[in-house]
Amino acid sequence: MAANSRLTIAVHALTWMALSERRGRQVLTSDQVATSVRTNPVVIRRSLGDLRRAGLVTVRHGVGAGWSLARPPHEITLLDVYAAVEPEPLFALHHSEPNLECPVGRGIRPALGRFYGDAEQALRRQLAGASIADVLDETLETGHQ
Amino acid sequence: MAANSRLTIAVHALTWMALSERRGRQVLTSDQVATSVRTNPVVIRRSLGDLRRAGLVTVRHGVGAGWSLARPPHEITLLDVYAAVEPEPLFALHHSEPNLECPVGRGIRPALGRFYGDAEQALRRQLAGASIADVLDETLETGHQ
DNA sequence: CTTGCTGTAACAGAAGCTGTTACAGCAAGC
DNA sequence: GCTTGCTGTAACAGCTTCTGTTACAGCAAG
Repeated sequence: MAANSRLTIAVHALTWMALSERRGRQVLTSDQVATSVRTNPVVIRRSLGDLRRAGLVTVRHGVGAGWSLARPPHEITLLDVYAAVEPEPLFALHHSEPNLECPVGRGIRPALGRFYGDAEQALRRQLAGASIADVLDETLETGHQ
Repeated sequence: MAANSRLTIAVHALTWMALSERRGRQVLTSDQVATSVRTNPVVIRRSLGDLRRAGLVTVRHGVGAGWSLARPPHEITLLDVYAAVEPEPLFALHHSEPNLECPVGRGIRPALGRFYGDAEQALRRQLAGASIADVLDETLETGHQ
């Protein structure tokens, strides 16, 4: 359990919402999503809260409350989801500042920052190439067997 | 401290070793590396141990012991280092298996595995394009100011 | 045999994630 | 207006990981 599964939870929720929408049910409660993901409703509400703040889903309060997609599934990319639930950079620099009397210690942080930025950018470009609609199609193809 | 700094520690160590080598000192102790990184020598030994298992550095025991690069710096890519110190996949799937009675729960794991694999591949391709020699050059350029 | 470093175990403190309980807030509809 | 059902969020426990640290056995050069 080294890596975290936040992206997985969020994508699962959105994919399930996309399928429900296709079937005519526009609004899902956190309880219904939690049943599919098999976790606690609060975990889902936390995740959908991130997605709401990013403008990917909308929420209705009161009786008949629940969540809906804010955009059609093919307009929600995995990068949108990643950016919404993973605010931290992929690689961390040193916890404590390295020795500035060493030439390497002096220059390595900005240098690494640039290499890390390029690497993360490559990841983001790839994530931007797939949408929730793609995940749903691929999921149904596998699940039908 | 969400992300971990293992890649940073390892690259810093290798970069410092590359500079020392260029200056004629072939062997460095974990204590000397730790002074530049400003951490405990055991942390360095753990990191260099990973790199040794991956064949990127060699170690000498006994009196006059220490570490050396196993290859010239331009032949050690950031992907080599990443692979050596980060065995875990970038994104985790669900902790507990999702609900298999739901079409999404049934197919989403293999589907996500494929999308995650593609994303990680993009990251690795980018990391493979830079070497320790590149990091050293960039570091010295910044540090000279 | 001395010496200096590696290799590794063991442990503490801090932090993050997941899962859970609890409860206030909100709005639709009777 | 009141009931009802859901959201939003705080608080907490258990688990895991990471960093930093101490301690000590093992190894090889001289």
